[in-house]
Amino acid sequence: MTPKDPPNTPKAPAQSASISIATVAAKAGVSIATVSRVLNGLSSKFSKATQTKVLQAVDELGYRPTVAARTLRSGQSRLVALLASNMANPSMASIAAAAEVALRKSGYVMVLCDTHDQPEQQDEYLKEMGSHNARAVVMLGAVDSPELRQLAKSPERIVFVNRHAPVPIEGERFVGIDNRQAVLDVAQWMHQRRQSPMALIHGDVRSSATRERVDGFVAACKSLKQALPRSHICFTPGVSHLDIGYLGMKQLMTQKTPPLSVFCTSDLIAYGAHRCLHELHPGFLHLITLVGFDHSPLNDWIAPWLHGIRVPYESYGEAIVSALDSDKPLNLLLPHQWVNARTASAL
Amino acid sequence: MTPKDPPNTPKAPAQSASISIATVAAKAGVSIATVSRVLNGLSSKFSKATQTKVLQAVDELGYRPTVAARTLRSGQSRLVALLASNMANPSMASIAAAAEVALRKSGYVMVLCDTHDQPEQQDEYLKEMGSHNARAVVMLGAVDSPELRQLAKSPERIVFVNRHAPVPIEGERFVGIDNRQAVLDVAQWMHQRRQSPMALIHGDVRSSATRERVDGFVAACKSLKQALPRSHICFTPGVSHLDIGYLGMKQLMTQKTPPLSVFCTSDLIAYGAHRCLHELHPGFLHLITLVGFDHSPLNDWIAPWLHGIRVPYESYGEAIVSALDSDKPLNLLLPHQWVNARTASAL
DNA sequence: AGAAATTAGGTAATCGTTTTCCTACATTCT
DNA sequence: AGAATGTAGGAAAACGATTACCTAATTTCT
Repeated sequence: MTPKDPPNTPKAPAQSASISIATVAAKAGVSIATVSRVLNGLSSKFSKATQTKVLQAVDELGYRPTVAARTLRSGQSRLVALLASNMANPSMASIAAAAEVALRKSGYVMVLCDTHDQPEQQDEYLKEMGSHNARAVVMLGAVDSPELRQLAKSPERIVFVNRHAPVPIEGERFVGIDNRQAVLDVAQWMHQRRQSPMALIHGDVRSSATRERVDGFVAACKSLKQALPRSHICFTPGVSHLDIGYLGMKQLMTQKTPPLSVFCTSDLIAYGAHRCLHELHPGFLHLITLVGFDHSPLNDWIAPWLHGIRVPYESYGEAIVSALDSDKPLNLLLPHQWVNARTASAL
Repeated sequence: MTPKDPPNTPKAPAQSASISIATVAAKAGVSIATVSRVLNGLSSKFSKATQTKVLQAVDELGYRPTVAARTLRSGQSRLVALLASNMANPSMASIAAAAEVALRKSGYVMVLCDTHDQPEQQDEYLKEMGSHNARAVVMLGAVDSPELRQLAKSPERIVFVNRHAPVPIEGERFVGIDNRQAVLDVAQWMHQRRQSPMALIHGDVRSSATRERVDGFVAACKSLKQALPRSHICFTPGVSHLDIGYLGMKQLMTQKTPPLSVFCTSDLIAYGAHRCLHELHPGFLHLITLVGFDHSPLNDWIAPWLHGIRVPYESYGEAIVSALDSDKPLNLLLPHQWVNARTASAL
């Protein structure tokens, strides 16, 4: 059969020459169709004996189906794209890492795309994923764009994470947390500690998550009869979260009554705020309570002075996969948690 | 031609029904082959006029080639897999982010894979990428494994980043920094500041990068006639870098002569060391100089007390792409930089 | 026992490209 | 002028799977 087979190739799955389903079929003594059926579990289409033969041939040859052929024929690939609006944000990286593990476990392959929050880039990626027949896209901070609206007609192929769809989509699959409840927890905690006056530094409210946090926090303060004057609500457009925090805090410290506790809608903002105090008002460092939002595991190590809401990023992976596999609309809110700072003072 | 075309579809690239190269060919009044040739720039195979016709048809129809078909036929895809040993490490996340941007710019699509430093997972991913006809894999912390050895026969399809191939590969493409020189810089800086005794906390030396840093630092100390006793070199196997730092520093503080400056082979280790001092020996916080390695942009904000070597992660992306496109072996060493802590004391 | 239904598996069409042959015409060389 | 070369483009064969359709042989139903 194989005249020039090198002698010392006892059982190594060589794969040298392209080994296709036809090779397997020949080796197992069945037709190509049968091999395909066995591999795809189309039972009641083959006998137990055939199955064994085929599986053994597959095993011995180390055969793996060519993805391109399968995709071409079936019109469906196992690719899932994660479109993140900003990979420099550690919380996005956490989600990406968690998603990768969970997706892989379910047999998907994750493509990572950084849209930099720009509609054009997002569209470019959405088109690219279309021509890849991607199973779905996971939008980690979606912005409005033509392709997204187009794709929204198949809501089962999109999962929105943290930030809701920029334009209402019926049948939306969503994974996130209960921002309203979380900021209520924050406000209540601050209220109990009687650390007035309070302040708020927030990010761009074009993100639904930020909007929920801001609105929720303002509403919570009102219902607690806790003063939160307009001058104590800061946002600087057009810069990174770190800068937003820094500039926000700087601005707050110019007020006649500087706040004693500051809620930042993200950890990065809190880092920035802390840095500002550190550089410009070191005396206030242990007087002002900073509350963040995210609480990445790293916080315990490098920002132990930070209180805040812990978002369970590690469980986002599984959640995303269930949203993906769900055949009906889904609004998956994962449990958040209040976390106290590990050190008493803002050292 | 199109009898039931909805009236209000003036120029929208509908894409509704599957629009293939045949559609374009028909619209342009040429054969399928010609369209393909125009799209792939096989010039001297078509006239300028034909090109215009085809391109216009492509544009009007919003046509994009089906990736699966192209891959199947040509046996080459534009997929590039980034196999990272640990995505929880912020420096890996930085590289991944930079790689994604650069790869995309060159028309590649990046698949992200977290191997968790385990050979089995790495092999699983390598096999998977094989069946995807991936253009290449970028190994961000490779471990030895059968599939890797197999793939090493095509060195042009692997790029090793930071950590060299676990087994020598002729024709290796490598992207990293000059660890030897970097740690020499560190040792000299420490030496000049006369902050003896010195100490070293390092990670697992199975990583070539860590090995180079450890060996280089020890050698540099020796050549500077700077004492670095065995008891001042710490490593705790089997835990995260953060824990390595914490435990290492804890151990160092039990010595009769605790060090005054400590070199940590990664920022995470330095974070851990700092945390240990913070919790157990706060009085020493401003006495002991900590030197890290990586210097992520976040350091300026949340670890301004940390000196160290700045690795130019943002330029890794371009470097990886050139390594990928290089037709000969490559050892690309990017310029590192010494960075002083932004705050005088280890506050 | 004969009809109907189920099981097992083969044949061949199909997915949308790329690419190898061809052919036909126009140019340049001898 | 005839041969050689180059240019432009069409027809059709791959690439490697999935799956609709078909045929036999078995089992189950009436």
